Amino acid sequence: MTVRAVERALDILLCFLDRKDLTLTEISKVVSLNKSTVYRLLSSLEGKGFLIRNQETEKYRLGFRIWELSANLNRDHDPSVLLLPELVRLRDLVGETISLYVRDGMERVRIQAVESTESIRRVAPVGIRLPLSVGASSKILVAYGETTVVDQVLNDSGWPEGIAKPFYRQQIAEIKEKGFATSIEERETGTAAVSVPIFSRDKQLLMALSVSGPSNRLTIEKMKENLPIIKEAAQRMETMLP
Amino acid sequence: MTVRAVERALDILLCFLDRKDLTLTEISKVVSLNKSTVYRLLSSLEGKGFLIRNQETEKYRLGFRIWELSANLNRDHDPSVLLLPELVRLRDLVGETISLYVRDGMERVRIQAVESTESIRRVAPVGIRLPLSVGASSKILVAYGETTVVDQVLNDSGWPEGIAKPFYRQQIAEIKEKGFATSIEERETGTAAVSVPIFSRDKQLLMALSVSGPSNRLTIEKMKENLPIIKEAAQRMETMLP
DNA sequence: AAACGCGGTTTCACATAATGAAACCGTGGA
DNA sequence: TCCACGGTTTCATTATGTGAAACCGCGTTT
Repeated sequence: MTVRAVERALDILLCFLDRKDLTLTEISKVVSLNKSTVYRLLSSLEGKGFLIRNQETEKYRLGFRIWELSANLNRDHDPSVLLLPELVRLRDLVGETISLYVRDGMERVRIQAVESTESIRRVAPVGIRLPLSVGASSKILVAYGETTVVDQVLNDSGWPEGIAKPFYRQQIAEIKEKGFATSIEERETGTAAVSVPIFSRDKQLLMALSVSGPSNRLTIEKMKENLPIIKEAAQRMETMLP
Repeated sequence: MTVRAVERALDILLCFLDRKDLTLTEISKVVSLNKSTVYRLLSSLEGKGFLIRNQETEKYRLGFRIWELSANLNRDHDPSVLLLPELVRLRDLVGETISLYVRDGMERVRIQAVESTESIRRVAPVGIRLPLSVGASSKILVAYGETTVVDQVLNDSGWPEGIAKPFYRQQIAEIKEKGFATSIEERETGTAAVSVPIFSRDKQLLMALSVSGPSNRLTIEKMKENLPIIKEAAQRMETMLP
């Protein structure tokens, strides 16, 4: 009813969801296929421009056709457009700034934001890149990302010295269990945040939904009070994505 | 050496480079394959999230996985990032505003801009959508797009009444022959522009490179004087893309 | 210098997956 | 009621896709 070879090739493309460069052998292990099979599938993907191969490093990465295709669907499928009404609805309910973050390597990127109805000092612009080591949404992106992300973050050269790594690991485990993360003045003095994950239909982490505000207003009590509303909004957003 | 079924499936994906919604029968014709073959290939693409099918209209469109993959490569492959240095270099050479446009249906979208070093009145922001019926870059996107685009533009409900269709067809044919398009005060009073195409490695039109400025400064003579520089910059940009 | 290990590439025999023709089904129009 | 069309399923056929094995090049170890 379907075509097995095609599904194998697509599985290869999906290896690149959160990794930029992969060798033939790495791909072979990820998709559990014979390396000669993978070799031929890669040749087909490369020939049509969906992957490119770096001649020197022999690593593959996503090709230009992916961008070209995405340029066509961006307006209709971009979560920062699709989810905006729900972000506004949530902002009106909780009164603070609402943001969406995705992970890109060892950074998180703010892809959408709706600002608080209350007075605020300053909001970082959409498109900003922040380290993955601090902040509530960073913790969500680490906790629910691939299991290797924790180690990568801890080994990253940008790891802040004031945070004990074993403590961090424990935090991440607890966050995964609780389903949300908080931060109080971790990234910026006087600022607090609470964040929850947003998943795809096949339970892969897509992004982090974050509510942030001044720490004198967004207290732990206020976060707990609003947590059900935030989690419900995240679930609604999951249904709004294709 | 490669896998035929995979290449067929990728050909199906490439049907969506400039069309949003397609039926099984349309796809079958475009890729010249048996409809039962196409049916199974579509099932595989849909199953992995690369295409979605509208239950009511029975049309297929690109799925969420394309966006997810592109989110990974956007920073490294997005032309509006990659080509920025060359846009700045060209701006410094010709002194006027430089823009990149892509076609999206019956509109063109400005995906990048570097503003003039001279005084200017106002520049439309990146992301703006303009009709495909007027402007130099519109003509480039029509002339070098798929052959059906001319008819689509002419049949579009937004066609301006003051432009004779046979004259427009002749203009488009001439532009394709000359390799550039000009416009003087077509979209906005007092503004002129010259535009050239940027192609992919396999000679598909990717986008239009445009130089624009006030019509008293950017005269026909000035355009012709700068045309070799603009064409050379477009060729350099083609080599800067993956 | 020789042997070894590893990643990438090619070969080849084999089994089955992919294919396309034909039939079927549902729907809308004449 | 009949017909045309698009989508879906069936089935016989064979060409394709596969994986084991071998080969190649390169760097490392002995």
